Amino acid sequence: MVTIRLTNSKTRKKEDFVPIDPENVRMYVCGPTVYDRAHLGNARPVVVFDMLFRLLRHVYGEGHVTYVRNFTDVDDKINAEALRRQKAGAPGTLEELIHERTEETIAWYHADMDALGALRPTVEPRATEFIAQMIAMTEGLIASGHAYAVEGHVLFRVRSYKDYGKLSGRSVDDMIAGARVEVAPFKEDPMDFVLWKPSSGEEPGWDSPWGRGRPGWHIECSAMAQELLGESFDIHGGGLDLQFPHHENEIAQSACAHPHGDFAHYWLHNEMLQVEGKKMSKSLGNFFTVRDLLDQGIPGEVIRFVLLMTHYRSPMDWTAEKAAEAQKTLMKWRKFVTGVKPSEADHRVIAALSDDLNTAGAIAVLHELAKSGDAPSLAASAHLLGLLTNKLGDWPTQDDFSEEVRALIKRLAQAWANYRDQKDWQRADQIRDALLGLGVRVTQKTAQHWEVRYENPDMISLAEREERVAALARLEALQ
RNA sequence: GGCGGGUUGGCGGAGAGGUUACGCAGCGGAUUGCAAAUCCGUGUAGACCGGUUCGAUUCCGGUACCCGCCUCCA
Repeated sequence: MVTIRLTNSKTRKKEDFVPIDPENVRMYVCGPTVYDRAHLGNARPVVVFDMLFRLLRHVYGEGHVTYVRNFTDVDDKINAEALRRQKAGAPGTLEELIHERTEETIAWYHADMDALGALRPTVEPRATEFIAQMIAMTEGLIASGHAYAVEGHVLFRVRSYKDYGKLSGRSVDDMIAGARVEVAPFKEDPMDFVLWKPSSGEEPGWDSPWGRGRPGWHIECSAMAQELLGESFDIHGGGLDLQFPHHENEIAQSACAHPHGDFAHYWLHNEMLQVEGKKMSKSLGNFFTVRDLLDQGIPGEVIRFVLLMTHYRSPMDWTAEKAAEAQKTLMKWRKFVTGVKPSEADHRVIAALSDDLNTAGAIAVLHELAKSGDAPSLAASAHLLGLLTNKLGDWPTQDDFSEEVRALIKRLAQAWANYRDQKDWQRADQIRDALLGLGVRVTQKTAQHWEVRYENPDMISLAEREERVAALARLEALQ
C-alpha cells in the first residue's frame, strides 16, 4: 500500500500518515459560515481537502473514509441579514428569515463547490443541530474546572490547559503582550475565550443552564467533531488563518473535555490565496466570489486546475493569466481523451499526491502522459485529481446553441468552404474569424470534407455570445 | 512588538547534495493560400552574504524584501 506523507502542523514535520483505523479514516475540516456566497479564498481549502479526500479514498477504499465538514449557521452576519430583510418588509419571523438565509446560502455553497468538482463530504453537520452536545460539553468543562460561568457567559480558562499555544507556536504571555482587543471586565484572564454567550431578544438563542444564549464559534467544531468522529480521529484541516485562535481553542476544549482522547493526530493548514499579488479584500476592489468567475464564463474545472497548480502550503496568487493557461491546457487534454476509456492512474501521479499532496508535481506528470500519447492513463490520472470528469462538463459545446444558431453556423461553414474552393480568401477568412469569435472553429480536413469544432477560446460570457450570434446573422445576410 | 510562511529562468511552478522538472510565452523548423491547430527542435534560473562539502539552487547561519496570523475573514 502507498504510504501517504503529510506535513503535520502539530509537529511541523512531514510524517508518514498512519490512520487510527484503516477501515475508517476520519477527517474533519472547518467549513463555511453561511452568511453569503463563497469567495475564491473559501474555495482553496475546499479543493485542497477534496484532493486529500480523493487520495484517501483511492488508498483506503471509497467506503473507508469519513469526511466531515460543518456549516456554521449561527453567526452575527446571518442575523444581521435576516434583520435587514425583516425591516425591508419580508414576511415571517426573524427565526424563519434566519433559516431562509442559511438554507439559501448552503444551496449556493453546494452549487458553487460542485462546479469546482469537489465531492460532497460524507457528513455536513450544521452547528444548530448540535446545540445540545455543545451545552453538554460546556457543562463538562465547567465541572472539571476548565471553564466558568459569569453574567450569562461561559468562558474557557485558558491557563488551565498547559499546552495552550502549542499548535500555533505561541506562549500565552506573548499573546497577552500583543493583544489589541479590549478585554471584557468579567474575564478572569484576558486570554479566556467564550464557550457560550447570552442572546438578546432579536438574536437566535437556545435555553441553557446559563440562560438563553448561543454557542461560541470554537466549541461548535469541537462538539461536532467529537460527536461524529469520536474523541480521537485522524486529520483536522483548515486554512492557516484558522490555526490561531480557532484551532488552538478547539484543541484546548477537546483535550480538557476528553482527557482520554487525543483529538486530531494530523493537523493540516493550507496557505492563503491572493489575487494579482494582493490579499483579496473588499476595500481593494479585488474581491470576488466563485460564482462571479463562473458567471464570467470561466469553467469550474479551470478554477480547480488553477488551485491545484500551486502546492497547498505555499501562498497562491489568482491571476487571469493563470486561468487562461489552465483553460488552454484543459481544452487540449479534453480533446485528447474524448472517447477514451480510462485505464489506471499513473503511479507517478499517486506518488506525487502521496508526497504531501504535491498537486503541481502530479500535474507535471499529466503533461508528460499527454505528451507521450497515453490518453487512457491521462484520463484515469486526471480523474484522481478530479479533472477531466464528465461531471465537470460546464464547457461550452454545441448543445449550448439553439437549433437555429446551429443551423446558421452550419450554413456559414458551408459558405466558408465554398469561398475557399473559389479561392476567395477575403470572404472565407471573414466568416472563419466571425465563427471563431463564437468558439466555433472550422477546419479543412481534405478538399471535400470539412468539420466544425466548438471551442471556447476566450471564455466568453453568455451575453457576449448572444451579441456574437447576432453578428453572425448579420454577416450571413451580407453574403 | 510577538509568531509563522515565502523569495527558482520572461511568466507560472516542482523535485533532488552532483544527472533535462513540467507547463505557458519566445525563438527556429515542418505543415498551411494566410492564419489557427498540430508536430519537431531550442535559449533562459535559483534574492544577497558567509559557512559545511570534492561539489549547494538543494544543508546551516545571517541580511534584505514580500506575505500572513495575533481582530469569530478559509
